[in-house]
Amino acid sequence: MDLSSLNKMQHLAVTTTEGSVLIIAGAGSGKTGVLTKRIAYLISEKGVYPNNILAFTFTNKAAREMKQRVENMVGDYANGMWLGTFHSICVRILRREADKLGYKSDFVIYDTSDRKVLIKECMKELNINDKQIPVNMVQNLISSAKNDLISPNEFKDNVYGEYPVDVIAKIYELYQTKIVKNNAMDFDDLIWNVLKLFGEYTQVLEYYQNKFKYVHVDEYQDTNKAQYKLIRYFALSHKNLCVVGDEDQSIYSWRGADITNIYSLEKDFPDIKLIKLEQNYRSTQNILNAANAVIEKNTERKEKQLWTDNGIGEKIKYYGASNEYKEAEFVVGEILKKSFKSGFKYSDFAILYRTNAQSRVFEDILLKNNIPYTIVGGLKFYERKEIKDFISYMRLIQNSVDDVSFMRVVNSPKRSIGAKSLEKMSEFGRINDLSMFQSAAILLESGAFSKKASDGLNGFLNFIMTYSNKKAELSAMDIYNAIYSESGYVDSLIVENTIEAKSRIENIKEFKNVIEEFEKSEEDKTLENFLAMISLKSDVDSLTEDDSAVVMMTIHSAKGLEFPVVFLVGLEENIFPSSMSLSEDSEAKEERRLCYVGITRAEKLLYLTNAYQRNRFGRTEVNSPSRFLADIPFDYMESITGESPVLVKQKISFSGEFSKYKTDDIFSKKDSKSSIKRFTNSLESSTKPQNDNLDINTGDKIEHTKFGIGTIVAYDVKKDMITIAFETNGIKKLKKSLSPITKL
DNA sequence: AGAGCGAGCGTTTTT
DNA sequence: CGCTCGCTCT
Repeated sequence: MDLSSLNKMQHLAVTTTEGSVLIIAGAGSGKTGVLTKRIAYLISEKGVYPNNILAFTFTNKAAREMKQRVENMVGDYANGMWLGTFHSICVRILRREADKLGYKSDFVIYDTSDRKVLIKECMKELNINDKQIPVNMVQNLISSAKNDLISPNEFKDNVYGEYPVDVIAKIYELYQTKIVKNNAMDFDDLIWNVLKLFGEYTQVLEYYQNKFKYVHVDEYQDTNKAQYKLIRYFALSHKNLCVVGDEDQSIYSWRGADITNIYSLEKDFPDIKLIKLEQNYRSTQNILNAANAVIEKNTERKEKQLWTDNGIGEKIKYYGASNEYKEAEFVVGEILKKSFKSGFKYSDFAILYRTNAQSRVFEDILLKNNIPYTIVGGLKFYERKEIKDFISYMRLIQNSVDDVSFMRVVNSPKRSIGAKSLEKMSEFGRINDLSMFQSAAILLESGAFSKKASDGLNGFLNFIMTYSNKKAELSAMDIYNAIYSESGYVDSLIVENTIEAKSRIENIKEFKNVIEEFEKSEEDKTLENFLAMISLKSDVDSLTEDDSAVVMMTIHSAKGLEFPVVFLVGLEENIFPSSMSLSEDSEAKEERRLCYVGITRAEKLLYLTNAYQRNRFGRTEVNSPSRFLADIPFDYMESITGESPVLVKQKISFSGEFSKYKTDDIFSKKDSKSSIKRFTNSLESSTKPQNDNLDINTGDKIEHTKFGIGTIVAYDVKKDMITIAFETNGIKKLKKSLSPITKL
């Protein structure tokens, strides 16, 4: 095998096959190539059987590409290796072993919205008001508990903020009972259940330990505790483990990713060899300088300097727009110019932003200019109502005890089955420990429903039952066709005959193409496999390389990708870094890493933009240029307008009693109870801001020209801005002030 | 049972 | 602003 294209460190990483290896790979250092060549090397030079090789990737797309590249090097023979995301590998194992865990092998996978529905149901059953305890919070707590391997029982002993732990533990417990009863697993369960399997069945564990003699993990910095334990199980007996990661690119801590996994590794695998890849092959020196300048501000990181011999390259282009439309017009203008003059294809351009909502304006302007584009993520195709409904029909046919799906489609299209009837079914099911489907069938026999409801329900149950019985002989496409023509769903849309209904039908037809694609590319054409595939599909998975279209996505989604020209947009305080992140971590460490990831996606040209004003939540917001802009020395940049990023620097300096001061230049986020609460909580847990010139205390009176006199309940001072939560006549308001507060 | 309307809330990021 | 939820009326 020809390894001459590799540098010294890369060569070492490829050929150190025995024992454990930690590869610290900077952005653009060719780690994917190294990982691929390493696997190919194992097969062709070391004679390792492909089915003894396991590799975890971050996305299915990465897995697919890696597999392809290995096959190109060593032939189709490589097909036997197991290469996929943690989730898809776990599903593969769980299908075989489901019965050992009290599941049937045709279990379905719940996504975040299904999980939410089920949690709501649990809370309703436990008589817990979702006004007091928000469902989203419960959801996050349960998910992080699962990622930290904390069971419902253990949950009570853990402190999770100031929330009523015992109540949440109860919800968690009921949720877990229900999800098992529904023969369903959520994303976290997929990992958890494999751990359980390995913990309880030594022979199963030994089988897999024995099978996978070489284990690889890509994007290691973004693994969580549960995933680490899984890696450990797989690799601890033979210790042939190769992990690749970069602490500077750790951007998923909010999903449970745990950077200390790197240190656990050194404990569990004491002989681990460290290999650093610091030469960058992707970007110009200017781009790397900017990236280094941004990431350097993070303390507590291991020193690492990316370098390249790609040459200095063009300076980074900076543009400060007056608002988000001007920002988008500038970006699109540059795309037009560059694609005409410099020979870039549309697909060479990527627009990267912090939040999905930012894509709208760009979409607008691109559309106006007839430039083709693709958006990754955002309003996902599979999350559209009609598609979710179709999927629910499919799931119910696959697994009739799935109550969440049952509830979703039993009266859609309208079958005159209302709240009363549903209540009867779920009550009956609860008492007799039956699924909604079973309950419905029994109650129907005994004539528990009105004539209209009975007729509707009868047709529905028969339809599901007919195809449920035949599912083994039918493909995913057969089932789709059945739902299309026999469930009455599409018929009712045709009757509706509105523009909206028509577009729904269009989407349903589009969904057929998805199934067609699936049947073309997959060997296993069953409904079961189709459902698993779409649940575990990530947004970037559907991104194709040769599409001649500008690509738009969040920076999170762009991880692992690269583009000749990158526009990093919306570089404003409160947007990027996000205001949400600032309340948890005032230094915005993870946001900084995210910025680093964004910058290092660029190969040749990098544009940085901000808007001084933008509309959000239907209101005009004014935000200073992002601190990240200020961190990049201007030597590496050039400004399109000639102006450098203007920090809105208006120092708040006053002393004395606060009640003597007033301000009228206060603009606000909309007053939301939860945002005030979150804000107040975060301030209570952090240290009070220090500012010599400032003498603010909670309890102080403040006068505002619009809102009158109020009492400060919380405040925070950033370098150019003061945020105050204050109460007027019992109403709490959250306000921000840019201009100095003046004497009364 | 289901349509229709107003209130209130939210947005980080996703397998 | 736009979506979801819950209430009310038919």
